[in-house]
Amino acid sequence: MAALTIEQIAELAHVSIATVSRVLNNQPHVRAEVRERVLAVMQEHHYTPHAAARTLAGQRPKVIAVFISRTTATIFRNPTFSHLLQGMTEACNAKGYVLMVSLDSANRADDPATKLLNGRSVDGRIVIPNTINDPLLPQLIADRVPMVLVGKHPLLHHIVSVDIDHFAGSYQAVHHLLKLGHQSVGMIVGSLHALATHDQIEGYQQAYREAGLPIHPALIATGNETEQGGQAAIDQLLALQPRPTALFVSSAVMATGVLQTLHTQGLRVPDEITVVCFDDVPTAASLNPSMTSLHQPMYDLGATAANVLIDMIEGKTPSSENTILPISMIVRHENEVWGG
Amino acid sequence: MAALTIEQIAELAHVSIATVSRVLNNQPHVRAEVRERVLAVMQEHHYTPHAAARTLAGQRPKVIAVFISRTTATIFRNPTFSHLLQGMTEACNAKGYVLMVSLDSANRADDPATKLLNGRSVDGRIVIPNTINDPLLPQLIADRVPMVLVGKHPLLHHIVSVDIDHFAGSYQAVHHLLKLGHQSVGMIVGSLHALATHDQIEGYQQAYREAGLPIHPALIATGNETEQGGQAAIDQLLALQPRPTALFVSSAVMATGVLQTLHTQGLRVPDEITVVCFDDVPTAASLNPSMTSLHQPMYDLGATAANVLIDMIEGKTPSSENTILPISMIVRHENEVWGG
DNA sequence: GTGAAAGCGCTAACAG
DNA sequence: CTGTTAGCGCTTTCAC
Repeated sequence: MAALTIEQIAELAHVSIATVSRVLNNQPHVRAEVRERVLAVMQEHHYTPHAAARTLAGQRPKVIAVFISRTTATIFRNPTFSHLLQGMTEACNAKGYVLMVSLDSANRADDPATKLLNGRSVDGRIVIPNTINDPLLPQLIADRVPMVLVGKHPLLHHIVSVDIDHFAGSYQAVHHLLKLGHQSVGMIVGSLHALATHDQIEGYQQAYREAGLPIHPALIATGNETEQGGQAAIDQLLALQPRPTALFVSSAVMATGVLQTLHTQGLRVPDEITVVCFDDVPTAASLNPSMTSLHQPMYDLGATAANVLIDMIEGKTPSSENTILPISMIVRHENEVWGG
Repeated sequence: MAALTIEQIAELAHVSIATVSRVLNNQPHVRAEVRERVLAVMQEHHYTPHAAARTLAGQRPKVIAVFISRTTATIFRNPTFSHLLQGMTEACNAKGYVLMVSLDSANRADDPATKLLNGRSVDGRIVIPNTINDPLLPQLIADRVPMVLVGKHPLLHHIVSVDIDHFAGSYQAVHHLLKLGHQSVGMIVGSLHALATHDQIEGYQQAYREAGLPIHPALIATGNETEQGGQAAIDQLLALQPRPTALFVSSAVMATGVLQTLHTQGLRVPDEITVVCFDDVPTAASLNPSMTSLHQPMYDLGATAANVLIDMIEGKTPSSENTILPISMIVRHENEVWGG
């Protein structure tokens, strides 16, 4: 239990604590020989510096917190978060930071987790808001802790953010479907309060406008970003007369539900209905290996968020206030549309 | 940026820092009137004590770290972890602790995350080992930080642990199937190196022994605890002559794969093959609402792990070294076995 | 009931 | 190159 202090290490190595500190922090001005000796003593005794003491003495905690405004259930049902967090974790570790995932049940400012993450114990924050009016947001902004948003917020332009290009992704997908000859392309998106939804709808409309086709609002179905939400949305679209011949589903989780429903109802993809969705939809690969899909670089998004934040923390000016990562479309099935 | 210190609060409230400290820690010996005044000042200025300073001054960080020896991908594909972490999170928060999820990519002792979690920045650890010879284990045990294991380790009896009753769960399920008249019950379990596998196989064998039936080793298939692992295992069992008429799948993720394969191959559950698996298998509910299932109390398991650990941290002797939570079986389909 | 003062373990000037 | 020393913000005796 009796964890050693820097003083005891200093004694054992016959140097002053200042020298130990220098070795600890890889600072110059220590004779190689002495450095070796100190290092040896530290290793022998499994010395680990006291994190709180370092922080108090003015060093950074080297901890980055990520706030995900969703319930644990949501997070764990959504493979998207897996890649996102993986990217963040690895980017942080590469730069000597540690990622602390705040799984606080409620994510309110007065929760112990959120509070603790306040007490200067964290260098910066990555925030993944759920909706544009996420109550956590103003609270987090109020503290002057460096922070980056994952997702472009329509009102918070001054906050550094990273996002993927939802507009372009949506545009590409719908443009692709229209070019195949589809006249009536259905779209399934998340809630109107979600950050990305607006851009995604814009992309859809832009593609339609360019094609000179009229836009039918009923073809755009919104829902909760869950499998059930996707199923509710596809039910809506399938009830339409005539029903859309193609579909763009802008959320991976929703797409899972959609594909399940299509499968249950015996609607063959892409023979009877063409679908473009994301490459990380678990069932998509097994069901339709040849489906055209959109690649969302979630790993990169996470890594970028972390790197941008670390740059801010370390005083390097970030390259830009709002980083947008491209979504690429992998065209796999060039089926022309069948009979009108 | 200029976060206030206890000294400034003291000045503003016209008291000494000792008094502020007393108020901060809900200690007695402060006049109600004074307490009010201090509290008011703290609120007005959104004062948050400096976590590192408190820790350094001898107070507990109130942080619990959870080490999950799996890749992020695994964790996020497994709904089991969702409930487990939720239980931990809420139990921790209820007692004023914060759960820090270590998503370190490698989970090796020299990773920054693991290192940081060493520096007395954590009060205790919850460890979810992957295999019995998990390399992280000895390292974690070497530091004398309070820790509890999730899962019963065959060799580490002296380490406090919590687990669910894999033996009884397995026994119940197989016993149930045998009582229905099945002679040949297949079993699908995780890797032989996984903590629970041994007990699960024991339960299976016990049920068989009690029924006076011979045990065919080929009926027990192991695999990776993934959907693919489940599918590989069921392929193995289905290739048997004669093939088993009933199945117990002792892992929720594997069961997802198994049910998919059965569905693909057109084998009706339970008409053509009876299956007992867990109630948190996502596809199970939709596919077969009437299926007999096993309830693993993962939320409780997580909460128990956290509570036991907190008791240790706070010096209360834990009720027992090894807590075992019961698994309950929900019998929904009493189908007798059809023709032999 | 309240305050003064001594650390907690470390970093960062400042001397030498 | 190396050591001395003054804090960092808070808790905790110990006096009053």
